[in-house]
Amino acid sequence: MTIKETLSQHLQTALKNLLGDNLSCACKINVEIAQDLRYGDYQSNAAMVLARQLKKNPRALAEDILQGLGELPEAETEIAGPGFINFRVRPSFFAQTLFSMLGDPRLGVVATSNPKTIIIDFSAPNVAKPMHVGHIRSTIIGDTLARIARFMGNKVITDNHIGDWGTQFGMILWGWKNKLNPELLQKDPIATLLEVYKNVNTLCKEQPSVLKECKDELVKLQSGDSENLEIWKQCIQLTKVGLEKIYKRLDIHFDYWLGESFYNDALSPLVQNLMERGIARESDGAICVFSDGFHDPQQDPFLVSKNGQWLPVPAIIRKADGGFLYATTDLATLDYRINHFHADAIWYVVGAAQDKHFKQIFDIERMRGVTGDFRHVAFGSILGKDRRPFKTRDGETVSLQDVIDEAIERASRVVHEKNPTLPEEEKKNIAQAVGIGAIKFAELSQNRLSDYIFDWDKMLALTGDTAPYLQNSFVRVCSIFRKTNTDFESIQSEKAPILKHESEIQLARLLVRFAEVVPAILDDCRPNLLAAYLYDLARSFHSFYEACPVLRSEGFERESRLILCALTARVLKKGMGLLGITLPERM
RNA sequence: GGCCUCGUAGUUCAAUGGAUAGAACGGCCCUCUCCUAAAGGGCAAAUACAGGUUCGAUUCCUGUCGGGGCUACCA
Repeated sequence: MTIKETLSQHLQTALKNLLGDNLSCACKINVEIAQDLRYGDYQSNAAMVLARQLKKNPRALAEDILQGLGELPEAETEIAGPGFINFRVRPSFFAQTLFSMLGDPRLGVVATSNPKTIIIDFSAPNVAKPMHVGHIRSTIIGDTLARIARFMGNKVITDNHIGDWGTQFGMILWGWKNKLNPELLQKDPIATLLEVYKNVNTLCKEQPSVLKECKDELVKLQSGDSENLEIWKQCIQLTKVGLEKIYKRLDIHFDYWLGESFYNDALSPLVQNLMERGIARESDGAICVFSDGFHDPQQDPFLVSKNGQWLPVPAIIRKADGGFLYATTDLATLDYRINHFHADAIWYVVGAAQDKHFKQIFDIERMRGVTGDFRHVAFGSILGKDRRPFKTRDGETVSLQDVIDEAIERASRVVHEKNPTLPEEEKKNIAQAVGIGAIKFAELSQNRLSDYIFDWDKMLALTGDTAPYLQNSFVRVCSIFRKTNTDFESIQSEKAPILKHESEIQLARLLVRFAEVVPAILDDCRPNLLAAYLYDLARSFHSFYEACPVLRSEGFERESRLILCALTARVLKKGMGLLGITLPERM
């Protein structure tokens, strides 16, 4: 049980004794982490909430509750402000909690009592196009959520739903046959395919005849022409190899790569089925799903208001020309995930601009009677300095590859400057961990819904609220253990540490909080809670490190401090691992 | 036009309806004979505007202004 739960239980008991059956309103009452140490470690607004409902004076009610609580072994209590009940946890109880963390490989984090099968759909780049900065958010957030959900005891399946089917293949096929340089293709397949695509795209705008030929190539592909299918497969293969290189550098793994094309055969029957069930119908030649007024118009993703009138804006699942769309594939994909993987939950890590699309998809599933924990884990856009969607000066986007290279390059320069004597191989590894860590942490420390301004210096910063700051705190702990000839994993103790110095208590306060922070992340899919927590922890550790010598202290004080160090190292390692960030032992 | 979303120090970002709104960068002061100074300790600096609900509002509601997105055959 976490400290929060312990205190909460005390409070519930006291309230029950005080109010008896009159406690129906108590469901909203809880104990929260106090936002300011002046008010103790935890606080409850129980008295203020109840006072309103019982029409009593909040402070007087708080007095009664305090009476009922009596003297707690875990914390001192007091009433403050308009009627807050504040809990100041006793150092001895922090120490006791640390002691139990020391013997727990999960560091106090209790796995969920209700494990689910969760499919996480993220990254999803297109074939024949390199990943650009825009893919950073989905890729990194999705990976972190997968790691956290797994740690919480769920069965997690990661699926890279790549864009391997679509109208762009008409141009790629034509280009492959007419404009391809095989040598360049060998060297850098994805970049070459992109170049081909762009050339053909421009050509099509100038010469309508080329556009026509591209469309013909697409039709041939869709009708199963063996030559075009072969080229298409090669494109996918080449793209996958290129993508895998980047994922490997980022330490990101997918259980499946079920792209759009995987669902081709399911699309036609799906549309058929939706029509038979009366969920979809024909409109202007296209097959569409309308909500038919099931909803409040304000909330209805199938309606849009024009000049004060609500007009239907359906989800189109088959075009007038017979082609299928994004929505069709997504419905088929959702079916497959439910039927084949028996998913309880499907989380889509996709930009906020597609909010309406997912509302429609989820609503259609509801109309079909399919239920589950379906979430659109949306994130904001990456903007340029002008607050417009991000592009470089010449209108290109920045490739993810370039961002990674630049990050490692910058980190490498700092490693050489700070620690020139390390072996070359180790310097290389450190630069890799620091550079990629910086990118990931910059992404994960922000609220995913906020737009952010792309800035090389900010994304790749190596000081301040960044991955290297956290990595450095780990390096400092490791350095201590190197000198004791032990390691932080094996430290155990016969008894609880003793905490005296304020910075020891502060460090303990944060260490025990790990068990409270991790389970809360998945409520709203907000990894930035973990990033913020880890930064606070690292900060406390640095303060502690400056204020409390470990190796030069003696007796049980030394042992207590070593316990604090060991737990800091373990929490950092586990926590940063959940964010997908590597911690070097020296830097 | 309508709908969604955002607006917080000079800048970039935080803040489950809680108390004196946190950080980082930049600026100005300190601290390495001491476990890695990629560090620590200080100072100055912000909730777009106007109402409302509430014991209490950056957070919820309404309106105004401003940015971004979406608004039937792209994904």
